[in-house]
Amino acid sequence: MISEKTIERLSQYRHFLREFLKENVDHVSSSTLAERCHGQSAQVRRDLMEMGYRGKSTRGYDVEDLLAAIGSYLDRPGGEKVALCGIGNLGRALLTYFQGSLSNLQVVAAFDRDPHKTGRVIHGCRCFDIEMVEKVIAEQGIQVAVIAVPGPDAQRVADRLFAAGIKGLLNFAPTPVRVPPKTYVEHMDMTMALEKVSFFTRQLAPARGAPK
Amino acid sequence: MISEKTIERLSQYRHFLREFLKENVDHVSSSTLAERCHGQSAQVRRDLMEMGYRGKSTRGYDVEDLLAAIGSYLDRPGGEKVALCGIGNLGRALLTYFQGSLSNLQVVAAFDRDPHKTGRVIHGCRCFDIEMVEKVIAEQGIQVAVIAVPGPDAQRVADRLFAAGIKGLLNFAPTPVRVPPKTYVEHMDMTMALEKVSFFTRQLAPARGAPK
DNA sequence: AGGATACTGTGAAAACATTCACAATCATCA
DNA sequence: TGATGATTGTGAATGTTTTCACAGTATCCT
Ligand SMILES: NC(=O)c1ccc[n+]([C@@H]2O[C@H](COP(=O)([O-])OP(=O)(O)OC[C@H]3O[C@@H](n4cnc5c(N)ncnc54)[C@H](O)[C@@H]3O)[C@@H](O)[C@H]2O)c1
Ligand SMILES: NC(=O)c1ccc[n+]([C@@H]2O[C@H](COP(=O)([O-])OP(=O)(O)OC[C@H]3O[C@@H](n4cnc5c(N)ncnc54)[C@H](O)[C@@H]3O)[C@@H](O)[C@H]2O)c1
Repeated sequence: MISEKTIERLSQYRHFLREFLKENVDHVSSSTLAERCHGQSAQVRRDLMEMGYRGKSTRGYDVEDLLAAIGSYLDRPGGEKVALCGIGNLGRALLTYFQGSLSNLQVVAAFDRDPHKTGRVIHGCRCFDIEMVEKVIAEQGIQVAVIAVPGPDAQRVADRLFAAGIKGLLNFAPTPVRVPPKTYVEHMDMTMALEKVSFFTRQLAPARGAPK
Repeated sequence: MISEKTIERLSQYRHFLREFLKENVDHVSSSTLAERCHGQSAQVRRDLMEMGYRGKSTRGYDVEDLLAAIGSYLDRPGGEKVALCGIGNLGRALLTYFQGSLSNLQVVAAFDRDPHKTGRVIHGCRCFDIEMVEKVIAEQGIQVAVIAVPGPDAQRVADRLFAAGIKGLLNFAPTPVRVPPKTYVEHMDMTMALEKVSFFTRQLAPARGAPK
């Protein structure tokens, strides 16, 4: 099984390959790509090897071809339909963000329990009452969801989502959620992220006047 | 040097310890804590060992005492002042979020280049024009910043922040930024996160009718 | 008091991830 | 055409993180 780290880097390589494409660069070497990503060239080569890609040697990788290869490896053919639960401050920001970026991911349905927030169409995404969640997910065959409801509601909403057939979840609530086996969950904890930054900042740059 | 993973988990342990405290649980064993975190008890013990904590044996860890120990290890004494750049959809959501959660982190200044967004005070945080960034950061001695400006502006804003004396950065822009040595940056890439969920969802739960 | 119990702390093993280092490859050019 | 040089693909080495497994220790119970 391929490692999470490799998948993250492939997504990152794609980002930079798109930039290279815009700059009309048609070939990149592993070292050029590594430089942009702040990594090692051997890492780049090994990652591509992991996904079974073989570049034409001596000229580096063909940007367009490699982009296509990463795409066909990472992306669900036909696009990944995503459900969003919680249309509050964060939920609305996420909607704007994901609908704006042209990508393989498309938020096709959003859910909230507040009737003021449902019934509309935001950025091409229909907003439903949370009570519709099972029906809409089944009808559309949605497999991936995002949770942006308050912490205390997160587990309950997650349970409903998995019961409805969701297989993968991106959770923004501060509470980690328990999920059934054979499903995948990613927890984006911004407090943790900022605490980490705060901690390592102190490690690297101790207070003014501190020793060594 | 302590590992990032360990710091992340310590932050997570803290979350659950607070819950235990609310439930009037006064002692937890490494295995109870591990269970909540979906991890191994040996991992918990080793993490606490890493930060130099010794529990009283046989009854597990004293919840209050351990919370205090994690706090004094992770948190900057007196609180960490944070600057936020970009008061758009995401920036405002983040402001609400961080100011709402009682924690050691406090967003004390926000910056934007749009004059409609500056001059106000949002959730106790003053909003300045980006041109004031050097002055405010120096005056307040801010060391940690969050970037929530559009991708194409991220590098420029980051450069200014580091020039102004910032040592740690949490970057929400989709473009990774280059930073000076002896500083720390964490890149929260939500597209990458969702792509990862999409990918592993397919690995674990292949399309209906797919083989095996 | 002494033995049973439940837990920690940690060395050592295992698993995993990264980096090194070099033979193999192929465009290019004299 | 054949030597040159840049670049890949990958086995092996190294480094890091997690897990195992158990000796040691404090508490509880009889
Ligand atoms: N705002 C941020 O920047 C931010 C950052 C990190 C994490 N978070 C987390 O993301 C979540 C949402 O944050 P927010 O700022 O958007 O909060 P919010 O209160 O603005 O929005 C929450 C939304 O969820 C809806 N909701 C509540 N219970 C529901 C349920 N059972 N089913 C469906 N919808 C329900 C509410 O009606 C509301 O619209 C919270 O868990 C928060 O901790 C937010
Ligand atoms: N909205 C989301 O949920 C989301 C999710 C992930 C990542 N992001 C990223 O976060 C960033 C912000 O997203 P957003 O949705 O809030 O965008 P937005 O356009 O709503 O807000 C951007 C803000 O930055 C300000 N700004 C622009 N250039 C600036 C500069 N040089 N100095 C100071 N301020 C400047 C703008 O005036 C605006 O207020 C983007 O990079 C986006 O890709 C957003």
